[in-house]
Amino acid sequence: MNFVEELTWRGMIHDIMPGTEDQLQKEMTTAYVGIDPTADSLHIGHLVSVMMLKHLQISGHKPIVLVGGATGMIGDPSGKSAERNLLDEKTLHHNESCLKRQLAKFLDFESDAANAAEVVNNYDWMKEFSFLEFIRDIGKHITVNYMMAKDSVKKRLGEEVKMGLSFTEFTYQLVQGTDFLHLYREKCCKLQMGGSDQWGNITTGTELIRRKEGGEAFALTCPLITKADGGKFGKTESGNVWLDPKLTTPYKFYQFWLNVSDVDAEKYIKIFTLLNREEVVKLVREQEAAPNLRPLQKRLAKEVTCMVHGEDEYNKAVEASQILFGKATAESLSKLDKRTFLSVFEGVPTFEVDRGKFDAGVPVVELLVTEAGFFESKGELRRTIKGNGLSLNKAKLADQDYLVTRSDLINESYVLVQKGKKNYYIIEAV
RNA sequence: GGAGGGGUUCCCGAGUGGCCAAAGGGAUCAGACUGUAAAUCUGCCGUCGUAGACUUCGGAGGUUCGAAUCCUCCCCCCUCCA
Repeated sequence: MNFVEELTWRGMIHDIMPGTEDQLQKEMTTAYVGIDPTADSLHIGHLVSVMMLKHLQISGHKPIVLVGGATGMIGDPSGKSAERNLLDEKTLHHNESCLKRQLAKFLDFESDAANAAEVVNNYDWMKEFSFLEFIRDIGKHITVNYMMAKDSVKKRLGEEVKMGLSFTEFTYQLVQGTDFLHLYREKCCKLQMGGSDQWGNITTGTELIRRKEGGEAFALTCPLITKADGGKFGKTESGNVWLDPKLTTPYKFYQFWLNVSDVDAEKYIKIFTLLNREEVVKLVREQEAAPNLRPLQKRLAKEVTCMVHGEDEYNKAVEASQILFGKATAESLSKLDKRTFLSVFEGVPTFEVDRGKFDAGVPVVELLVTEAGFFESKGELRRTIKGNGLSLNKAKLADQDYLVTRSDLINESYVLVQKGKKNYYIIEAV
């Protein structure tokens, strides 16, 4: 199965420029995707591009990850992100190397193979570019008419949008196109990939390559990942789902995938795992036969967690999940020895309280809000209790004035606090 | 620089002197149902709190018994013209 066929059955192609497949058949082709180095970790939104590159590399082609040190400080006209600030070079390099370390889990950067992956940073060539050079060498070749025809630009010029388009944003497609041109020249890179929102920017690049170099370059985009209910993909109540275990614990990471809806699970498993078609079909059948067992979600969570965090972390996450969502009671919790308890709750927000306080008893409100700050406000906690949403040590708490005492401490040390079903916190007596 | 239109609680968006902590929708959070799913229904949705109080409607002043609503100045955004 070739690259395009592979992406096609996985539902990862939104748009593809005519001739792209022929090019890929013809020779080993270098392709790139861009990633903004706005943080020192990838989040799962980035994973789609990364998986595209992975399939590319598997098919024998050469992937390049372009870190957008230059473009990342502009922001394209989609308007989703405000124009950003220039990162200083130190931060930029820090982010770049962190990203590369994560990318190495997916792509082969090390081998001597001709198609070893590479990371480049457009800041390296853009920083030297003078404005005059830019308008003379690049700007000349693309008409404003052409640029204005792009959806992203048109949208911002429409009457109903209450946000003007700055020159900087307008120029974004040229800057990105310049990257493509640069890579075309330097690395013989003939294909740019990205999310479907990047189509217009990518084609500006191919156009530029055609006009300036008389060369032929190609574009391939994948659909934006959505959720069946219309929500944003990759967000939880606590924000982005990151690959960095310090930002999103492996447990939470695993839980994220496990909690994906049925409709999305089939879609995601094709995109975010390397399972082949037969395996996916088989899992889908199992899901239909016994949806309550959620074979799709379980496998999806397993594959992705293992790929990102390794098997050990995956196993720990599963174990923790079984304890937390199984038939655990206060009694069974107290049977866990301290080490197991801690490893299960690794990554759960923990707050230390002087154990002497429990002798007299601490009002829950004070303990969880004033002291630990697990809730935004006392009102919020009261509402949660009123709505039957708070549990201590797996038992629902109905009394707003409850005093937490020593007898509530598991293993003489911990109180397990739950907001709803899925949010855990720990109070530790020290 | 000129003319016009705007800035409201996380987002969209009503409100144009008291009935406004501010309609409606969305999001989030929680509850029920389930399968740690979806859909649906319910509750909550500024802070502190028993009532009730306090702080909010771009900013600063002012008018008034009383202002998100009126006046003055300032800041910011959008559209058109120059």
